[in-house]
Amino acid sequence: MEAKKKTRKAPASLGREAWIAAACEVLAREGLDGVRVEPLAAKLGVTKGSFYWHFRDRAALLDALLEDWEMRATSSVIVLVDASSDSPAARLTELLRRTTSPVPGVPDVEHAIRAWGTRDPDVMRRLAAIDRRRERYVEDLLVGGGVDRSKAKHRARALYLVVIGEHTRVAHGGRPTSAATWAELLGQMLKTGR
Amino acid sequence: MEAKKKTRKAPASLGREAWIAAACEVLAREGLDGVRVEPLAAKLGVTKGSFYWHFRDRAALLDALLEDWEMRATSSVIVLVDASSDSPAARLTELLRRTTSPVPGVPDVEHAIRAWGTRDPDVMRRLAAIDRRRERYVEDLLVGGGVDRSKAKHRARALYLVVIGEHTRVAHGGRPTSAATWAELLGQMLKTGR
DNA sequence: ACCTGAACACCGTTCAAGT
DNA sequence: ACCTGAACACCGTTCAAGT
Repeated sequence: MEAKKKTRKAPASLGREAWIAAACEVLAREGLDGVRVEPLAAKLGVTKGSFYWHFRDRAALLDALLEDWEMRATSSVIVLVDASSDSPAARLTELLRRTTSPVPGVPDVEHAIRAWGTRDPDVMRRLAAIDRRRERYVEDLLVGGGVDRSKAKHRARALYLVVIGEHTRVAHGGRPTSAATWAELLGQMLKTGR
Repeated sequence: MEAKKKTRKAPASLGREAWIAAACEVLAREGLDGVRVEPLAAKLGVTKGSFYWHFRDRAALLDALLEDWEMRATSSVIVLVDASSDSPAARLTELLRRTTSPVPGVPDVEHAIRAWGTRDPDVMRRLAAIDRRRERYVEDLLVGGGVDRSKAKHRARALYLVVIGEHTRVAHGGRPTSAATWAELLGQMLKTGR
């Protein structure tokens, strides 16, 4: 029983993650206003009282939601894409795939969070920082692919806007853009000087 | 009794105005979150049910609050200042007096509304439009006073910022700036080319 | 460590009924 | 025209008590 010490942490935090996961789903489906403690508890089959063991209050849950999304949709993606290949072109392809094709079982909160930012200046600021970070990453990949810096800046912006647009479209019920379109676009973006 | 027809409208809308006035006070003292239907009703000595005769819902009250403030603190002021004198310099003095010395019985919601704008992009947009309108008015007065347009733009901006700063200071408990300081400032601002 | 149950506080909204 | 009273719905938060 002394040996268990090392693996103790997981079960303790499982509850917290379950709340976050459930909140994510609701956030994606109903937006920020749907994320309330009582309905969430009902959804999870527990009492709302239990919520307060994991979080100080509702605001703490919303904060965790944002944190979780930043990690999953930005930090992790960058690490995974970097590890996926050594070729910048291949990395860009992988990045586009990871950020535009929905991951089964993981709700896409991107659009809901942008809407949230519209109503909450703090969230807006945080979003802006994340946007800069992502755009910069794309820019560096383009430069790695042979595009010169000044061109890369514009293309990174364009590429990033396209991805945001795709999320918005899909959130509004549009059909996902085909892989062929993405490939074609990437080809354009990686064209070097001559 | 037929003669009364003309004066009928006032009593009918008195109720509505009372709600707005009460809401204004609370807004100035406690900020947006203090403006709730139930406490407001208690304050007015009526049931909260009666609120819904005058307003569709809480949002409608907040809207009316903004509208009321825009009228009182911008539209009316411009009309009154224009009527106060023919001299641009005198008008500027009057404008500064009207916008910085608190009117007894009328709570200063300016600062609270700016804080509200921080949390609500719609309010923010509306505020920005009002700011432009006010600044433009000051600019035109300066030009009327002999300052050339390009200088006037900068000075109007500066003057307006000073007024906003004054409201913020006073809202935070600072002592009002003296009339002498305002006079001195205005003198500077009205200095012409040579 | 994690959850239940019950209670409390606090509001927004509706509506039939009064005057 | 304006307001009362009562009810309903819906939540956030706390906390002693359980396991």
